[in-house]
Amino acid sequence: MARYPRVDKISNGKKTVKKGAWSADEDRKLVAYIMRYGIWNWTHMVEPAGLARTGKSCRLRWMNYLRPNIKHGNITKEEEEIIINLHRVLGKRWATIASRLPGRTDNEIKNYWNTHLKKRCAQEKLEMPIACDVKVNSNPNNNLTHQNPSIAILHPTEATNLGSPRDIPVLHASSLCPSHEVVHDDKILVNRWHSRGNMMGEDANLWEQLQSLKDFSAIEDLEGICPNSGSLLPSSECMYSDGVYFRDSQDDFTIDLWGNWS
DNA sequence: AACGCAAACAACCGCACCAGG
DNA sequence: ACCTGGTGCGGTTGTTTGCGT
Repeated sequence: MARYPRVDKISNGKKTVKKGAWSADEDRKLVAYIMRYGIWNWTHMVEPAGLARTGKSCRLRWMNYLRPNIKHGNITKEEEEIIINLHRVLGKRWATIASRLPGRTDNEIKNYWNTHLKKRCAQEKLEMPIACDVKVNSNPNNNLTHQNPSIAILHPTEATNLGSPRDIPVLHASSLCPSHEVVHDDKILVNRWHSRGNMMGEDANLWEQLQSLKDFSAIEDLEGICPNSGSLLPSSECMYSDGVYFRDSQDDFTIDLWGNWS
């Protein structure tokens, strides 16, 4: 499985840097050093630790394997579901996904996705149409109608007249982002807003979801919103999966499913 | 038993971001 | 304002193992 026997040595001109699989002795040295002195500088701690590795390599080994509380072993069914759900929304943000799974590393999740889940999800996507209940309101005369659970998408012509983000009702604010919400299994998923007006990562995933919906009638409006309204909102990062969390980079506010600010 | 292919996954690489000088 | 070094992240590679033929 792993690259155990390849222990070649490559000279970088100054000193010999070891690459390839880590030996038990190297692991022991790294752990012992960190336990004693802590992590202060990956590049400079290599030599006193007695390792012939790059700082980067040491960091990777520590983060992915030696760090305390790392879970080794099979990904559980529950973890698998979390990965799939978060990937659906977040895309390939492995580090963010890993942060929701205590003891798992981004590398592990990435590998697991690539080897186990990617094909499976692609297959399931082909076989099963998305069955979430999504309604879209793009009527310019009815722009603030939001019935939970549903999607409210503001018409672009309304977007510029709403003033500061604080004045905008939460669910519309996120629609304005310019972004979109998808209600799935009674949860509202909100993607982060596009600063570049194009679809990337999780945005592309949601975009695909939206496109596959039978009753999605306002896709062109959504498209129209994207490039325009970035200036209306603060730099924001939305969190997902168990409700709507809307994070303002300046004030750090949160909004629950019912639109309450806190 | 031998071979070939695919799966698994640790490790490497390149890039982007950020802080400090 | 620019440069440099450190760090983190996502993509990719390299090697072993398992399984089918």
